Order: sequence, then structure tokens, then C-alpha cells
Amino acid sequence: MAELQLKIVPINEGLSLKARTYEALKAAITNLNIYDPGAELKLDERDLSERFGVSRTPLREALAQLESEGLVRIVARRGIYIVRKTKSEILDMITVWAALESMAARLATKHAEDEELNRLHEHIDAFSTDAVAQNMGEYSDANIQFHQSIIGLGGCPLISKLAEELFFHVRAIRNRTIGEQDRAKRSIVDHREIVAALKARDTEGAERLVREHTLRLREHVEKFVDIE
Amino acid sequence: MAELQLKIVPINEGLSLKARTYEALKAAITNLNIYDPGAELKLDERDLSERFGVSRTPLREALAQLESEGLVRIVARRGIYIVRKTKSEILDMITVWAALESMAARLATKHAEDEELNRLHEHIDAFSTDAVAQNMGEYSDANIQFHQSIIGLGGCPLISKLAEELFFHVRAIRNRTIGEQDRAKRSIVDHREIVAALKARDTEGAERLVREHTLRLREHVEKFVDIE
DNA sequence: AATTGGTGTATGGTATGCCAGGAACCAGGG
DNA sequence: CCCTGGTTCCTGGCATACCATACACCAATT
Repeated sequence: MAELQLKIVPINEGLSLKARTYEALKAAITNLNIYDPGAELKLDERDLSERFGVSRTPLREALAQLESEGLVRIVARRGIYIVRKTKSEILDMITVWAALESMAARLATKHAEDEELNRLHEHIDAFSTDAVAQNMGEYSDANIQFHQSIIGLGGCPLISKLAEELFFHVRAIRNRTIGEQDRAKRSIVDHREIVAALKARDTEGAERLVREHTLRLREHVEKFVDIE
Repeated sequence: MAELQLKIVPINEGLSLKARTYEALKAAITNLNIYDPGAELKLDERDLSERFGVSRTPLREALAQLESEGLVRIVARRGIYIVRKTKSEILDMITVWAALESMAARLATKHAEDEELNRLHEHIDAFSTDAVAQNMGEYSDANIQFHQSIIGLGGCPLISKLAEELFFHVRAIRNRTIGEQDRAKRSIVDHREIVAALKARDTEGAERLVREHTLRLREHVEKFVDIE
């Protein structure tokens, strides 16, 4: 069958070199297990610009953005270093996460549709039937999606944006956690209670359950996660 | 009396041109009443680089950072625009503020010293005796300092950092508010209750009072602040 | 051997010039 | 009068060359 209409494909990726370099760098850092003692944490502008095939200017702009997000640290005439968050900083991030998600849950009890709340069950099911996910516990993608969904249902874009940045860093500690099988079961119970409270439009309850759930995760990380 | 020891003053300002340009730009934007309809919102790289006396490169880096913080928007081959937050975005910021400060209050009941909590009274007094501050209500410096102190007492640097960025934007709507004298009195009452709960180590109460106080401000802004 | 001073090198910071896309304006044809 | 095509100019994106400093290494001096 002949084409009746030209299929126009965007010539370029539509993004500036800076934006693309930023994405590529972020992906590269994400894939690197930065908490492994042997990880290469030092970067070099000239080397990177060659490997990405762009000049130093857009590369530097991408790096500057990553620095403002706390992923790397740039020291004049010394080098560029991938940042390893301290345990204390990770704990703070989980604390903020708790604050944001509990507020989102509060908002969700007021604004979310019943149907939207029902869909939360899907994430719980996906988590409870996936052994690999259970092993990664609270940091598995399935689980993080559950939390992100609640945050989304809060209907506050700013909360979503801030939480996304937090998840990025928290997820990086995945492989520093140990034995989470027991927590996984507890987590599922928590999640079901949270959904129940949301569907019951129990504002105070939903807020409290979400907060307590996430703060329990914080306690667990404080006790059992090995960083540094 | 003769000097017994040389007073050494740092030769340079210790900061890169980028950092200094960033500060200067931020200050300039802060001083501009961006919500005034007549405000000049368009910027020009070459013009600014001349006026600041730096080349375009550090200026561009400073602008890029401001963009990532949401103060300006850079459009390729079009121009650089100072961002006017929409009313919805301002309301979201106050919501996040409520989430962060209520969490900080919760933490403060557990970790802050009695003496630190006592010092909160100073800010209330400074506010209640300053007519100008009362007129600006919740956005006056005296008042914002009260809230920032609570946030500081939470002992979570990340919360403090995030809140600081929020205050920057919320403060910009100062001159769009109307008739806040009545609210000022109510505000003082709220603040005293909050301090009382903190001193009583009433975790749940402090959290709730702070949250409700800030969400009331949100309601007020929604109803009475004129943006766009 | 320890200290000091010089020198080279690595590396991020800065200046500058060119490029390309978009907007505004103008001229010509209908 | 309106549309069309072209020209110009404004403006941010990018590449490149150079600058300045922290550090390492080595030599000279004590």
C-alpha cells in the first residue's frame, strides 16, 4: 500500500545538546553503583566532551545542572566528583519524602476520584507477586510506583516534582540494603491500610498511615543500611 | 595603638564570576516587583554581560542556574524571561511549605532544646510590636523568620534548604496582598499556640497546629491575593 | 634528610566568535 | 488591501582558544 501522506519524522531529537548531554550523564550516573567502594567517582570535562561528542560548553552546562541537583560536585581546578550522599542525607530525604507523601495523601482524600484510588491496588498486586521486587523491598520499581501514584493523586505538581528527585537518590541505595523479606510483607499490609484510608476519605488517617509507613522505612534504613 | 598583628583580608572575593553574577542577578530579580504589570520581564544575555562586566559564559551559567530554580525561563533564540509564578504554583508552594514545616515541628518536639524553643517568643514579640510587619502579615521578614526558626529547630538541613527556596517565591507576592490587619492578630494567636505545643513536646499537636496555620494562609491567598 | 622554591601539568573558569533559527519588516504581485 | 517571499537582525546555542590555580615533582639549599 502506497503512502498517502508523508510521514514526517523530527529531524533532530528536538532537544538541545545540553539537554541531551544532561540526560545521558544522568543515566550514566544512575547505572553506576556509586556506593560500591570501587566505583569511579571522578569525572573529567575534556574526556567526557570527547566521549559524548560535544564541546565542553554544553557539557559544562549539563554538569552545572547536575551539581545544582546534588548529583555531582564541581571543584575549581580540582575536578568533578559524583556525590555520594551521606547516610544522614539519605535519612533526611526519606523524612522529606514522608512529609510530602503524607500531605499528598491528605490532598488525595479530598480530590482524587474513586476510580483512581481503586487503581492503587494494581501496584500492590504487582509488588506482592514479584519475588524480585519483594527482595528489593521499598526500593523496587513496583513499590516506588505505588508511592508515586499516591503523590500524583495529591494533585500538586510541585510535590510530585520534588518527590521525583528524592526517589532518584533513595533508589541509589538499593544494593546497600540487606534482608528485606520480612519488611516486604509488612509493607504490603501497610499499603493496603493506606489505600483503605484513602478510599474511606479518612484524611487524618491516610496522612498518618503514610507518614508512619515512610518513617518506619527511615528507621529501618538508619538501623540496617550500610553506607560508608 | 599600633597593630601587633597583620590584619589579612582576602585578596579576591573568593567566588567565581559565575557565583557572583548569580547572586547579583538573583538580588536584582528579588528587588524587582515582578508581579507589577509594568515590570520588565525580558532579559538579554549580551546586554546583561555588558552591564555586569563579565563575558557571556559565566553569565549564561548563572542564568542556567536561575532557570533550574524556576526564576527565569530561557527560550532558544527568543529571549530570557523572568518567571511570574501562577497563582496555582504559589498555592502549591504554600502547600509544600505546610508539609515541610509541620514535619519540622514534629521533629522539633523531639530534638530541640527548651532554651531554643523559648527563643521563638522573640520573633513573635518582634512581629506583634511592628506595625509595618503586621501590615505585611505572614510575608513580613519578622514573621518568616519565626517560621524559618521552627524549620531550623527540626534539625533537618534538607527541609531548611527546600523551605528557603519556597520562601523566596512566596515573599515575592507581598505587595499583591490586601488588608491583612485582622489576619495579623489571628496569626499571633496561632504562633503562640504553636510555641506552646512545641514546649509541651506535643508532637501531634505541634504538627497539626503548624499545618493548619499554614494551610489557612493558603486559603487566604487563594481567596484574597490578586495574581493575574 | 628536611625544607624551600621553581617548574610543569592537569583541570576547571572565562572570553570570544561564529552559527542557526525565529521574528519583524519590507517589497512585489495578485 | 492582503498574501507571499525574501532579507535583515536579534538572540541564544555551541565550539574553541586561552587563562589561572592547585598540585606534583624535582632541584637546590641548608
